[in-house]
Amino acid sequence: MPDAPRISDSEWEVMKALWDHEPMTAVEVLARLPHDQWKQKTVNTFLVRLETKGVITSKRVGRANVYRTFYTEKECRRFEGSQFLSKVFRGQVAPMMLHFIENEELSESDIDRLKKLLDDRGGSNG
Amino acid sequence: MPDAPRISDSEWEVMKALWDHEPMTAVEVLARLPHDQWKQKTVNTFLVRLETKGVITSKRVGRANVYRTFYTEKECRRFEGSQFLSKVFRGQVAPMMLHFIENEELSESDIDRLKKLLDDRGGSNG
DNA sequence: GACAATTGATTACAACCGTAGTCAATTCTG
DNA sequence: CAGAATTGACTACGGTTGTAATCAATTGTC
Repeated sequence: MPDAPRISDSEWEVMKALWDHEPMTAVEVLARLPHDQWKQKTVNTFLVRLETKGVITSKRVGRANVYRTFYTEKECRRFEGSQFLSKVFRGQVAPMMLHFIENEELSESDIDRLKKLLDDRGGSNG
Repeated sequence: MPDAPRISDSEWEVMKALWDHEPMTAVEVLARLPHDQWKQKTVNTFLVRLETKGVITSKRVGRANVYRTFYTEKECRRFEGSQFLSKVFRGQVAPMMLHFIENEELSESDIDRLKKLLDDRGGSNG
């Protein structure tokens, strides 16, 4: 997996819409975004920029461009995640995990799932 | 804790230096940053911007400005963390935790510590 | 006291970001 | 076919970010 380029906040919204339902035209992408917060032209601009960045590709079909992602959501999460980790938590995974455990809502079943995962990952306090 | 304003990548580096050793002058801040990557004037610019944003404060002492953070690292992490969570993982904590467990290095003792934390947090698979 | 060194204040400037508007070509519609 | 609707291409524009340089005031140094 090559490194994905930097994707801005708003670009991420567009990407998530695309990942959920590829491929799509610009009009279809808009339809899958919160309608009151996005204008068609704005969506268009972001699609163009994302293609310029090489994060998505397009193909002309009839009169419309049909867009498709080039990187998977997983790849982008990997990139963005490690950036976040080093920027905000100085690269220290455990303190970061601790932070989220303390600050975010985790259901009982979330907790159980995570514990199972950690078991598979090793450690002695199973 | 009021919401901290947006802090950019480079601004975060300056903030981390400051949190580690408050208060400091601009010259002292530079001394605590990777020397080959930062110029004095650049550090100065960021300090001014951070103060404008209200993230740090300054006080003239002699001929130099002495800077001090206004928000704690914890507060800023909270803010940045929830932004990241909603942007990259659509607000879903468990998948995000899973991602980091799968993608980042966790030592045996990290894993043990996290499991203990999850135990305190509830769940049945202790 | 004149000149050099220090250090903040102001200014610069290109790339990226959010948010569209305008222009122009294509395609329905009647 | 003429006008309307669709839709991409190009253009716009102020704010943020990264990266400093210049200007100017203050303070040591000889």
